[in-house]
Amino acid sequence: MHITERFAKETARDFALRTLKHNIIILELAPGSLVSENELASEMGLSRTPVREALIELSRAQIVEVYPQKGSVVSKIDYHMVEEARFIRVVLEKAIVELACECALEDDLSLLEKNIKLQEFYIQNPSPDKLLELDNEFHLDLFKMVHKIQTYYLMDSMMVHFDRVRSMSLHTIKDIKIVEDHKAVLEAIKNKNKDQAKQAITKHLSRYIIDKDEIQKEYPDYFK
Amino acid sequence: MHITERFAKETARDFALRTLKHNIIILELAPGSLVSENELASEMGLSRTPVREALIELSRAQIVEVYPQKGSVVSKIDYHMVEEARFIRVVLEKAIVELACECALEDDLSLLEKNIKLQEFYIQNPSPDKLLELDNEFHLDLFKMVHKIQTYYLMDSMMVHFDRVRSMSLHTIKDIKIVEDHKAVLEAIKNKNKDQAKQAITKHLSRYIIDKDEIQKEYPDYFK
DNA sequence: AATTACAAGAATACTAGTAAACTAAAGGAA
DNA sequence: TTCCTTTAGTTTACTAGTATTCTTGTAATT
Repeated sequence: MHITERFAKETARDFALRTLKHNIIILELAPGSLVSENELASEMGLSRTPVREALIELSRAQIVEVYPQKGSVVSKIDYHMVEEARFIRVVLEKAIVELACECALEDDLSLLEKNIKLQEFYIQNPSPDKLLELDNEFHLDLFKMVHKIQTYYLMDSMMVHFDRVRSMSLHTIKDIKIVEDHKAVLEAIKNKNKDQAKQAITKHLSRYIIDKDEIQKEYPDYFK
Repeated sequence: MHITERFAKETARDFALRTLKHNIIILELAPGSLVSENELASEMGLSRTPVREALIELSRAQIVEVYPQKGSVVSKIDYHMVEEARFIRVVLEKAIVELACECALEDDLSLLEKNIKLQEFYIQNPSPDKLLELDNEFHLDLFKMVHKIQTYYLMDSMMVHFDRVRSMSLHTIKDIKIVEDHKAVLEAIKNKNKDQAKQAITKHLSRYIIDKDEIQKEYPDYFK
């Protein structure tokens, strides 16, 4: 398993959760993998409880399945669950940009603007990691500016389903497209044009449509 | 604290979670109450771990706040959080009934029909508890028929915010109105009329608009 | 040969004890 | 008096051990 450094003041539980999520997304803990509290705990240098608590949290989002007295497994890809995760995201983000059209302040807009400027910088000076980070931050900023942070966390808890399929995807999306999408969203919010904003965010989120059949042919064991 | 019987095969954690939620909703554990793992555990006749795990889950939805090495409190009513919970519910349920208009089968419709018939029975033979149960079941059935159960659970985790304010509410909603709302939703779905369905579900959910000021005057200590 | 019974092993659920951190009150010094 | 220090007590975070349940393999029996 891929273990990164534990942050200062990060609790053992948060560290376990972060590590598990990361390894599930990069497929180091592949769909269908058997995991046990004991094994994971010793790999991470923790005791069983914080690992157990992390597994419980992941199991609430159906990312792992815990079978009492039998063991725990990383859930196989359930394509329906991937689509449900996307459904939740599209529905909520459409409502969020709609609200943003109503109540965005100058400061909010310039925060988004600044983010996009940085994205353009990392297109010129390529850094896919930074761009991914800025993408996530852009969306979080949208939720923050309409004061719906809890909504973001709820949605985010389902995104692992999506992220790990994305990392199996055979063709990647051109970063420049993503930046253009973000610009379109910002533009619509500036114009207070709700339909335009909803359309732009929907277009953006549907870029991540996954070629299910190709991936399933490539990784048949990972699917339910 | 109000302790109900532990179900057969119910885990200690589920029992703790159910008991805590119930006591928070009926305000037996009032907003602002200090709770500790130890105290709750002995009241429920459990050890600290299952109680702790239940508290962790509630804290993810901001229903309790855990301060390491200091203590835990039942969150005071944060009106913004109540509105965010409602926001999530309205947005998601509107999307759900829209889907239902597209894909409801005969069996799905007759399930809803049957539920409404029962509601009418319990109007004639009054039972508020049964009616509340049927109301909840009606909404769950909507999510089930469009295969978005995980979405329901996500939304449901936030509903405690709403439910406990409802139990502080000074004027109750006439049960007959709720049944009429459900009929309107079903009718719209039958007609495959999305706008009508969205309007009906929005009307239904906005009945639970809470008279913030009245309640806040009645229970000032319960508010943040 | 097939099936049942049993034992060994492994895994989570739960219990319990320790560690670390924070609070608050008491007491001493300026 | 006021402020700082210290100490006792309480709380959650984490560690560790026990209980229970399920699986699996083996041996005995039919």
